[in-house]
Amino acid sequence: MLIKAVSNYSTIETEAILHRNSLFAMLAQESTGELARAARRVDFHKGETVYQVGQIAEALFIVVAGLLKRTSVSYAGQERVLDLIVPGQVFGDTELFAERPYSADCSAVGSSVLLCIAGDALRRVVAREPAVSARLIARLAGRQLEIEAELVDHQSKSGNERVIQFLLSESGGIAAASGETEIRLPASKQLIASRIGVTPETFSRALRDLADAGLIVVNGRSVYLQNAQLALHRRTAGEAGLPGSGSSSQSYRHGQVRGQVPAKIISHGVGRKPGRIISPLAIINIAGRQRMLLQRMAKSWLMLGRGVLPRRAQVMLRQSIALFERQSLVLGDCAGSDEAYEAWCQTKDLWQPYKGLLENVPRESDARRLFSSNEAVLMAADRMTSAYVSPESKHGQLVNLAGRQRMLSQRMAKFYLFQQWGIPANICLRELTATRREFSLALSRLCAAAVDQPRLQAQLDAVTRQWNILQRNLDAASGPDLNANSVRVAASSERLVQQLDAAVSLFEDLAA
Amino acid sequence: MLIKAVSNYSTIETEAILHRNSLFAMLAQESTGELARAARRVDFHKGETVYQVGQIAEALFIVVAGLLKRTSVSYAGQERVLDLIVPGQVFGDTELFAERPYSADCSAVGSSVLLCIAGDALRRVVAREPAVSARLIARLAGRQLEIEAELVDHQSKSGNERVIQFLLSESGGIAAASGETEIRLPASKQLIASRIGVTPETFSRALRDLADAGLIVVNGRSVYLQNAQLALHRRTAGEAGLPGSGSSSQSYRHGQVRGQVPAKIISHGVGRKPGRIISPLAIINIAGRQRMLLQRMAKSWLMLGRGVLPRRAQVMLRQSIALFERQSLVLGDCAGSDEAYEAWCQTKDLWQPYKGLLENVPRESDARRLFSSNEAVLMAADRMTSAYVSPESKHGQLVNLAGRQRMLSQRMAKFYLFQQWGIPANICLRELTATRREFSLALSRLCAAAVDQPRLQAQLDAVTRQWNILQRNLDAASGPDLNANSVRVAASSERLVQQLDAAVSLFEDLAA
DNA sequence: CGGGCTGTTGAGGAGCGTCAACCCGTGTGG
DNA sequence: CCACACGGGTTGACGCTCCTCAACAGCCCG
Repeated sequence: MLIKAVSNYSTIETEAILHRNSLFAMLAQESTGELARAARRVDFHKGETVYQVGQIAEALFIVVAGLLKRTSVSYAGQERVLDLIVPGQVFGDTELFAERPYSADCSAVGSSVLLCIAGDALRRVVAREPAVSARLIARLAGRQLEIEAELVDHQSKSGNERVIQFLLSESGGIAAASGETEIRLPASKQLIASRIGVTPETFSRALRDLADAGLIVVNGRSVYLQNAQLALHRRTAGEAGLPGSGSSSQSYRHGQVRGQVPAKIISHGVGRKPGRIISPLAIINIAGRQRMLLQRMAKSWLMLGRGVLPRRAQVMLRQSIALFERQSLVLGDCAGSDEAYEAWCQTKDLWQPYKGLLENVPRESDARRLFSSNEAVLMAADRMTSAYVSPESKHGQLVNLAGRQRMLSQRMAKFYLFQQWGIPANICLRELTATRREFSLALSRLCAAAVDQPRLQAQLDAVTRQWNILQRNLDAASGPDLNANSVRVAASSERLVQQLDAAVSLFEDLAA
Repeated sequence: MLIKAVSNYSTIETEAILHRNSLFAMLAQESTGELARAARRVDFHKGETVYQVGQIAEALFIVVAGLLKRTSVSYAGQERVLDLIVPGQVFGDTELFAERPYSADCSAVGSSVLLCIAGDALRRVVAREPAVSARLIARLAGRQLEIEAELVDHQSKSGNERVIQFLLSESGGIAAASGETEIRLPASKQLIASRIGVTPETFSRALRDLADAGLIVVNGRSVYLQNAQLALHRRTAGEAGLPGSGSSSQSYRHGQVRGQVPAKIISHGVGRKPGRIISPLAIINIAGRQRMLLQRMAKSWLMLGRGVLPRRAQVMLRQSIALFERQSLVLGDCAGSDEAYEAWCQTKDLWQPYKGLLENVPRESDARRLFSSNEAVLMAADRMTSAYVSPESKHGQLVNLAGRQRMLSQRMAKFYLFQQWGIPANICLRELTATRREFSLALSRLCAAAVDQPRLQAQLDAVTRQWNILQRNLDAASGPDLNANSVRVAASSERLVQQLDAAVSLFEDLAA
């Protein structure tokens, strides 16, 4: 391998590269010199192989520039990327010190420059310098834990979750709770997919799902992480564990331990544990969310019927129903007053026929019946939510108001879709206009209540942005391609409800 | 953790334990003493935890007796076994030297005795003794490669393959090419399943599939590896790679690199690579196998129709068809003479209608048509095989004869099943008797040809054993439970054909 | 301008996990 | 002593996830 034409580095340059690396940072001059003498620069063109399975490891590599991949080829000829290696990283140490032949191939993804250090010299230095040997031990042990974590993740997490995790680790560890973080994928999506352990198709679909859910925005190789959504997502879905002892999730590279990553997109999870104590505000949040779900179900049903993002709609509908019923149980347990309990019962009674309609394959002939059934159960759920709000609680009313906005967002999308399917345009338009006015009014009231709350303000700004987008899409009803606009309305209303849910949580936290 | 009532070892005993371990085998007396002073014995009852996620690692553990598991609990509360730790093994080093909190839980599966060495003392010794530090580095690096291999295996191999691999690694690395190797599972099947990364149900089914395929025999926690079958299996299914550079497959514990493990049970694989050079004897083997597959398809179809091992039958039928068609392509490319080519075309023509019948759901009314279609295409395939045998090749004729036995074995089972389903008993009985006589005669000729070939003789002995079993089952036609005997005939004929396939390969190798 | 490469989308299917029922051997308490 | 529960193991039914295959759109490059 080392038999290649090279334009070598000077000793000075080599030593500088060595010192820049944490493994050799604090090395005696003598040893640095020895390593530098045993090192040489090697250039690799795109696609060239650095080593192959079965070869004997005789050198350590430091990436000076470029990008490399370690891959393993399975019996069927499928190649799996084990590692993407970026400048500054060291590799080859494992096989060198394990004294085993390479079990993977390594090649350059793009033109790359490596510094190769002869194994014998390295072994001498390691044997002589306890500091280096200690660093090496720590490095090997740490890497072992990372790979092990990856192994565990790989079978306990779904593809979508692993994609999220990869993106977060790629962002260097998300910090901000709002705003967006841009990351650029370090390689083609195919390579990344293989690195994560899925097919390119699955990776593509995962990115689409996450984008539909409003967690990210994808533009070519740039991915914009929507921090508020992601934080919410992490919080809501990872509730099962004991606080403070969540299972560690390793990042894909030089990563720290982060919070958990959830099972399902948009599962505003409700802890399953019986007898959990839930704060009054949390109850309002949950009750209010039921209204939203009822609207979202109708929206999903209509999307399915009209072939708008059918894959996504199917999932949304199923998850909405499941979440609604789970939450309903919780609410039944938590009814604090007779009034609340009665409202809960009424909602429950109206829910059954509504659910029945939802489960039929969407047909235009059912649209009217769904319309009225939906309105009926929605009214009941709205009354129920109010019944859970104690009249004297200022915070409670705010949470209710904010929570109601979620419902309105879905309701607008619902009317938009109904208008195209069996319900007279004038009715829909009238309701749509009224709902829009109500939403805008309430939003300004919420903003007013959020002054002097910077995080809340930031979140409401995000809401406003999404709201403007949705409004544009609603206005564009007469565009050339009706269906494309339905997709936009569906997606943006979905993103809006996500932002709103985050906002409601913040209002809920306000009391604490 | 170390705050436990213990009956400690004497210093002498402790030092003996240390010295027995390869990490500390060649350690200066002084250091041994230091470690021994820092060590203490701790006993754990069944189920007791040694450490938990999140705790700080402060000791190294050596297992003196018992069995422990390292497990990781996923967000959903599912526990995955990362490692089963047996006496003599060292653990805890990784977390100790990575200086990270434990990312897994560790507990005793059965009552266990550990020697715990305080981390500080160990770190001092490692810093002072380059020999220990070198061993540790090699150990960590080696383990890292093993885990990485496991990661790769986990997504490139199916559950069944991983089970095979685990069993092989558990046997300490299969050596014998014939006979059987007994292994005892070190823990409950649930734990093993989790260790391999599948559910208990899947593990159970995998063992059953492997047993049905004749690769193993399971009896409680004892598993008997059928070495001949396994060797064959490995050889036939792992053919895709370049010879001598197959991708490494790590064992699950203290394991060496072994040969590849195949994709499918019973895929007497044919390399897909175009332009591969195939020896004349190999061609005869393949052509002869086509006959067998035709009979096996009928057998599977009848099994399906009669509900005999339906799950297994389904797989057999599908795989047989797929293999037949793959092999047919190879044969078409390799037709050496006009005669062979013509025979190939005829077979191909008769194959289509036969395949059509097979793809229908098995019904008794179709049995007759299948019967005759099967006989027709079988005759063609038999002529075709003969056409591939050059008349002057003694070896070629032997391979043909041996290969034909495979077909006969399936043919007998076929007649047995037909007899119960729509075809007059007297026809079936006549054919069955004739086939049995032919099989016995040919077998003795093969045995005669195998004198002075010990491996071949051993294999033919195995064949004879299976043959006797099959004969017993065929005779037991009048037993109380007809269906149970069909199961036995189906299974034992399956095992017989496996043994025969191994024998044919040996005949094929004879020329080399 | 055609051809290759990357990425996306849809349809269909294989594999495996989940749920539920059941069997069996073992321990436990009346 | 039996009744019973319990945990390990097996089996069947069913569905979800992800892979496979195929078609296609956009893009760069010769």
